[in-house]
Amino acid sequence: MKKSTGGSKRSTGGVSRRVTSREVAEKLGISTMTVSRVMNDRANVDEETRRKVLETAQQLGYSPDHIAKSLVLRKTHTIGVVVPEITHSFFPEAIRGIEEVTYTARYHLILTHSAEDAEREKDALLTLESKRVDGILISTAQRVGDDDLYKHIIRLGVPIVFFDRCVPGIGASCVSIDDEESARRITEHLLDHGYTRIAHLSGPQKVSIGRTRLDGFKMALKTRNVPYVEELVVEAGFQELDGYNAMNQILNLPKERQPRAVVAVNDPAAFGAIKAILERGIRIPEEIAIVGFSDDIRAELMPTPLTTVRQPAYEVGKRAAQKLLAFIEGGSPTIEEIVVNTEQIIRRSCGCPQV
Amino acid sequence: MKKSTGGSKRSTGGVSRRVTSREVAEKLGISTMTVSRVMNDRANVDEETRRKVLETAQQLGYSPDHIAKSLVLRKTHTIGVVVPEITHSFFPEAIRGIEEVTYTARYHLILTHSAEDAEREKDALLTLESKRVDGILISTAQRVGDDDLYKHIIRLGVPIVFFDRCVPGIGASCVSIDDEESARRITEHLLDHGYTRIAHLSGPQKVSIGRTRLDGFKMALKTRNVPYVEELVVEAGFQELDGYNAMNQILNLPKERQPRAVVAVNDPAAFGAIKAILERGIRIPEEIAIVGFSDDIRAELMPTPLTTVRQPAYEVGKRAAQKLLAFIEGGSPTIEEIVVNTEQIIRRSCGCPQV
DNA sequence: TTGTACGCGTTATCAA
DNA sequence: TTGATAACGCGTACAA
Repeated sequence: MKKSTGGSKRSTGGVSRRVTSREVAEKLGISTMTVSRVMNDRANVDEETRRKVLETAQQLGYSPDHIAKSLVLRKTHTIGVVVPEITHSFFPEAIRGIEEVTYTARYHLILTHSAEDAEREKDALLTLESKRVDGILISTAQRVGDDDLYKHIIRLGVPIVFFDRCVPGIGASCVSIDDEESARRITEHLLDHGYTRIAHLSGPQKVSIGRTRLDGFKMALKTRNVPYVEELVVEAGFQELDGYNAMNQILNLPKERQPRAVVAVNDPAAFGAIKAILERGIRIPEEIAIVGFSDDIRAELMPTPLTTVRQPAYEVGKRAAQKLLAFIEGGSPTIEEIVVNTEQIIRRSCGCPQV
Repeated sequence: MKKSTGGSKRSTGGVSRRVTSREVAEKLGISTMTVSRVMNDRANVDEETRRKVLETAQQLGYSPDHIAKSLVLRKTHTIGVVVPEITHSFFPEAIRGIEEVTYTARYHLILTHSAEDAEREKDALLTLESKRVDGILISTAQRVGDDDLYKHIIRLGVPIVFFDRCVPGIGASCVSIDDEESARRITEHLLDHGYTRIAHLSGPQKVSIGRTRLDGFKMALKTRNVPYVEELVVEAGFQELDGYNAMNQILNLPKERQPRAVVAVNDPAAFGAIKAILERGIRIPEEIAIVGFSDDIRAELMPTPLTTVRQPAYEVGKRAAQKLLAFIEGGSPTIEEIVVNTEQIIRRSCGCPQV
């Protein structure tokens, strides 16, 4: 004798309780297993029963509880996403790419953002793990914590795919753009148009793209046999203010030691640098040429449109999501470093003839 | 006699199984309840046992399974977010506002985007419900489906708070900007500076902001006793191309029936309109003045900087999240329509003296 | 302070 | 084709 299993009493103050498979089953005088089989489109169930189950499920408003399902199946159909920033146009675009892939594969996204903070990133990662996400897509924060956490999570069986900002040598796949190559090419572009004294506003050296872009810059100098000048390379950051400050530091050099061109780590930094340059009444590109990186939506609209490198953010997100799903579904454990090609956008700020 | 409860066998090919409270308990020769109590910071547990539990939990790498927890507590600590678009700068900002609030309250976000598609929105809503989210924040898609789904979900006990785009008379709270008021004020601003023949590129009338902004436009004309001219109001959309097409339609009118000023439903539409205007060699603002709505990041950088209305997206997201959490946590069931104030940004495109 | 029994809603397994 | 039973990992309610 089952006493008050919830029964037909349903007066929680206007809020109707959720319907379970048991209620559907009881109403039809069958077992929950049959209901389960119908809801999951199993083959071995009588057509007539299937019809009846579907009908009463509809009628009662039954829909399977994903939480209970996840508990028993050990699968949440959910992917955790960790981004360092959400306003910067790169990430919304990348997320859209991720979303497009996961949507068609019927996975959901738990979005977290670390605000460039290592502690917050750690927290996000830990909770995602506790929520039993099937996998994680992450673009790491600037101040990297220890790699141990990533390793730990991977060891727990949660696949991780890095995107945009990678952590090397950790046994995880990564989708990024050809940072070093792109930085090298844009620098060579300047060198090939006669500039030799070139400055670089670099990103933080703790972050992979900060390092690789600097490497590309150096590489370009080397291939063209131009000496590397210490004082012309300033470690800035990714924000406008960082570029502004770094540029001012360079502009404080004596006139004859100032650069004729500048390679900024990204467009916001370039915008800051432009501000610093214009404030001193220096003309762009006649006196100082400048190039950025990212093709920010504003780059084209600057008084002197900015030459830059377009990053296919959507593509990066898409590829990362695809790689992760391949891990989850297929179990294809090939670790790859996928590189997505960039595109040079030549505008007026570099003072080179435009194509 | 428990046979093979998992025991100490742990060789799933390099992937270590997840640790449960039972394993922690067994190792210490206590019950899982005590472990549970410790993990939830209950008072009634001996200091010494607490210490030991914490220690071995740490050592074994135990962390409570949120899925199992959710199942028994009927609470997921997760909020579903549905946005129609993710690239448009308004939403990333709003999401950041939401994130800020939910992060401190220790809630997680499941992000879905409807891509302005009613079917996809329905799908998202249904899955969020199945995932047992504690509440939903939604900005509805353009082609609204039936309100019944919203009602159904609310009846199921999942609180919904609408933001930016609302659905009236459904018994749910809503956070938006004072759309009508703002549209009225920016139109009056034009009227007060001598423009009388003013066009409006409206949003889709199916969407609330499309309607309210048109209403504000009409209201302004009324208060200033300026006649409403049918042919100067064209239903466009929210994208640049929509504005471009709508503006061209207006510019095809005979010279003497053309407007002296244009109120666009948002900045992208204004950008499109500007393109159409400039293509015909018409000068802004000397021959046609134009104002937008949203303060897109590009507005300031246009050849003729765009006068517009700044929407506090971050604030909208924040308030919406706060309202939803109030529902979830406090159970405060006061339905409110919260209105966040906008700010007029007067630039050159309206041809009015700037403050 | 600690432990036992049971239930949360579902599915896998094996038997009917 | 269908059903009974036992998990999944945890917390509530009660008893010790």
